[in-house]
Amino acid sequence: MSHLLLLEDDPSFGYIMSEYLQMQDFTVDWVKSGEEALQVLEEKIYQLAILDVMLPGIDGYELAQTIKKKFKEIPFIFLSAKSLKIDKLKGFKVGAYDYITKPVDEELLVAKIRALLQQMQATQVPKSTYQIGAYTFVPSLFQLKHPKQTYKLTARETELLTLLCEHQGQLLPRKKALKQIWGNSDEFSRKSMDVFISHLRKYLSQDSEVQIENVHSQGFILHC
Amino acid sequence: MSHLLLLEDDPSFGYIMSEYLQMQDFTVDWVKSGEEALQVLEEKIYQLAILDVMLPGIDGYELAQTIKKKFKEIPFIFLSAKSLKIDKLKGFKVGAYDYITKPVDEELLVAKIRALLQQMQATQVPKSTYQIGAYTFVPSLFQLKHPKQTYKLTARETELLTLLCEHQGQLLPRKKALKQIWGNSDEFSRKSMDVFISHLRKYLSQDSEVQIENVHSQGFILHC
DNA sequence: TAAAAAGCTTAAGCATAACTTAAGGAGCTT
DNA sequence: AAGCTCCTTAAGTTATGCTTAAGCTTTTTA
Repeated sequence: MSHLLLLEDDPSFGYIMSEYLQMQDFTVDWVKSGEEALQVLEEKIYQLAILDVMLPGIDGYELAQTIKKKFKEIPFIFLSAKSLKIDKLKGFKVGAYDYITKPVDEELLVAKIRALLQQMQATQVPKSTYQIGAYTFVPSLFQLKHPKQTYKLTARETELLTLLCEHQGQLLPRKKALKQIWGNSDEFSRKSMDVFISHLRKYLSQDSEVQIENVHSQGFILHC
Repeated sequence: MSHLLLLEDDPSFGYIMSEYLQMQDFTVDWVKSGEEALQVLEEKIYQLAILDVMLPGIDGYELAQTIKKKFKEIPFIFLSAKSLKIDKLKGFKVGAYDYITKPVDEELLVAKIRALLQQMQATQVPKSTYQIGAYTFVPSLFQLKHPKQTYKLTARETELLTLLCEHQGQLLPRKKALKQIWGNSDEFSRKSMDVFISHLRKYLSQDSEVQIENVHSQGFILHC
């Protein structure tokens, strides 16, 4: 779940936006002044800030500059009734992710937000690991760890075990694996796959709970 | 200096864009087809891709999806003559940073690009020194210090070790290193890289905890 | 129940990748 | 122009991993 900060002093517009965003499965903290915004920024972690530009007191631009200094990892989007190019340029100059003019197309805004969050997540390293009984499998490191021993896997072994893990407890159809890893499903690839299944079974033999079951002429199931 | 990839099949528009962006101090590689784009993406590192949507062969959308999979750290902006909301939504759905309709306001586009690059730089924090086991590595001074001895590194050694440090405990893909340091990934560069890995291993041999592990046909992992 | 198909495992063959040392060669300094 | 540093290229050796083969076991089917 993603946390958004919404700065908007207009009560009715702020309410609508806040409700709409929450409906779209975001957690929204709605504040009505720059001062309030500064306070909650200190207290919580946000993935994105949506800032109205024109406000009494600390306005959107000023807040943006503070964010740039103190919370520089938080991206922000400006919302404004000012649609002049010069205003937009100013917005981007302080580092805005986007400058959106009112009236706001909520659907487009949400799509933009999702794209942004997606991109942020993509840039940070996804360190996925799988638990396979007593084993820990780290595909990105080509490692299969067991309390007693750590195995270094090859590229093919890693690809195949990853597929099996993704289907853990379910059938991994032979054809699917062959297509994905070998690119085709001829007889040779098939034989080759058998060899790698054999390798994996050997590695995984230290935990008797873990098994790669064959379903005749269908595929394999990883049990654990 | 930031490297941009521009995909645009219209010769005159592509030329104008490319020239304008270069005038704004960006390095621009202009390609005219999705196929070409894929090729250069393999060879070089880009901070941003600007994609025309409508193209014969691999179009902008398709390319975007490939980028999402294979080069997920590269953000991209769509340029398109299609201004329908449904098209924009589609663009954001595949993860676009922005969807800009032609005719393009170059000034706004550049402002947007600068904001994006600024934000990207802000999110990643470049360290000035790294601890590698008993060693201290200071890239800016080309120094690798060990209690017993201080090594003076060459430019290439420093670049490579920096990259390894940035991926400490994670795989540094060979291709990534080659693209970043050598600018291409031909056979000669690979051989050259091997030589430097060898040098680094020699320097780092005083602490047996520190190791540069090779993952066959994938890359290297710095352990410590 | 016997033949056929599919699966399992070990090992050999082969091509590619990696490692190290050393020899060129370009560019800079003195 | 000589000397130096550093990067590239070469060459020889070792290591790795994918495929293929071969022999055997299990499962399915006629």
